[in-house]
Amino acid sequence: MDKKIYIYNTLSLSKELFKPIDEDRVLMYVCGITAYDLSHIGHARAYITFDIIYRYLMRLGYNVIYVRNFTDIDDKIIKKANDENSTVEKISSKYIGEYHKDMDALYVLKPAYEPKATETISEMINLASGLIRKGNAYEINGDVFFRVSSFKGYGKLSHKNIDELIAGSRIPVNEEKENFLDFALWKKSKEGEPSWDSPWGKGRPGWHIECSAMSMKFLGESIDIHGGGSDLIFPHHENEIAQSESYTGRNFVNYWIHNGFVNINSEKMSKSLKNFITIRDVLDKFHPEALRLFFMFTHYRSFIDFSFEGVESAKQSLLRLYQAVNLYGEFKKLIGENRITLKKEDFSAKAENIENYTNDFYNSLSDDFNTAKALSVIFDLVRRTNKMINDSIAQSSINSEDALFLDSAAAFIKESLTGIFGLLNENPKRFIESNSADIAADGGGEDSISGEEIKKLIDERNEFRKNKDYGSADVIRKLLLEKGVVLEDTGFGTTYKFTGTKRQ
RNA sequence: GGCGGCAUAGCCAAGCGGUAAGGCAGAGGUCUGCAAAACCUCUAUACCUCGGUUCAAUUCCGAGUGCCGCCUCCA
Repeated sequence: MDKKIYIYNTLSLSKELFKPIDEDRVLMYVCGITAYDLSHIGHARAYITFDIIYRYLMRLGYNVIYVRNFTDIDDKIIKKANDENSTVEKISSKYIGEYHKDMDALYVLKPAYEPKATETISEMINLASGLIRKGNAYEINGDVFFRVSSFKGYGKLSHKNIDELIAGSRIPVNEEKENFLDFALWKKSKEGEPSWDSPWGKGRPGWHIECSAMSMKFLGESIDIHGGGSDLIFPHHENEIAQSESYTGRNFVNYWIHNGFVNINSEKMSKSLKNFITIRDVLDKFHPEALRLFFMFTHYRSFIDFSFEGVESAKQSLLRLYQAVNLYGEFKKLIGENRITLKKEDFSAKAENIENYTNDFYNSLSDDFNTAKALSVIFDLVRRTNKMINDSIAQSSINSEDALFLDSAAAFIKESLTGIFGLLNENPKRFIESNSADIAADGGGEDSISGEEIKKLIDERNEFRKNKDYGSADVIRKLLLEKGVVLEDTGFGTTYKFTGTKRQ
């Protein structure tokens, strides 16, 4: 497999050939959540994006060391703890637990390390002390600030000019700081706040310092990939670069990857706008894989407009994928029962080559993780295999080349969708049964008739059908439909479902 | 005010110098006693507008219009 991949680097605003520091190893750090509330779909997009990047790099054979942190000490957590008469520790551990539940539900793989800021305090103090020693930071009454003017690369990630930032500033300048751009590495604690001893008295860490400390602790001074939502570019990541590179004198990160935002009605989702949707809100109504697929249909760097209709559309697509896997299973069964004969001597003039598809698929993902394009390759393949299978069922035979192609196609679809995209984790039959398209209709439903009654009527109807008394059979079909029950005659017997909106 | 992004069929969305992937929805068909489900086929004289460069532009350049984001905590 060709390992040559291109990644869009926020630092250069262009795609670059990816070259890890160590040939076979990738050091990756992704900014995690501040644990003070349920995670929203913006978090879901970010962590699903990096989950796919993680899975794909591993698929290419890299040993990926993935670190994703938790911010468990911060103003918002303190406020929540005060509001709820609780403690910072209780609040943060509660929401870290909820976050893990969400990530597990979404099939997001666990990183190798999930450090918490509060477990890295001494490393942060060391960093801040070192920066003061080097003249990159200064202390004022127990607060420690980073001196932005001491780092000449400031603004290289967000492509901002320091002078313009100052000129455009509408932020009231903190009188204590030398410069309004200077940011806190360490904050003096107020009464009743959690605090740690430091050379500057009791206090707690500033936000930006934690990621530098945790990244260095687990991955070293220079790493390959650092990622997060595009809102983190400034000031968070810009500040991380400033403090890390000032401290080590080395390049902090080679590739900066940022995912686009989730919007609601074309506007940024945010708490102040009250257009906030949690991961739970979506999983109440849809299968987690539908959400994953919804995100994958759009390139990770574009903003994405969230809507339940969009997830519904993705769910239908997901169903198509499951149907294809199921159809292949049925086909193999027919082969096993000799109901389709394998014609060994037959060779088709233009045998399909699975590599045409796999190459397109890998090339798409290697071009800045273009999941939308890679998916189109999968759907093309699905159409091709569906047709091949249906044709062979119709003819009760298949030539050995096509059969071989089907086997490799099925294996490829399964391994790429499950292994790289984190889809098709369910048993196909069960998924299809519980997700069949709903019939929109008013009235009826589970309250109007019992399962026993329905089964009795189905038996009666099938008796009529056996005797070819279709008129009476249809009377029962109609009767049940009025009660909101739809009958479906399948090869395995008659099944039923309720009309109205069923939620999966 | 400064910086940046986006504008492709009914909807979503790839592509980005050589004449428009894919998904959803819709329409036809196969199958079925009828139906449903499934599957197959079809569905953009051309990619916001106006100029320019080019043999050739949706794709590059310029101007304009519209939407959005960052410059403050935020995935």
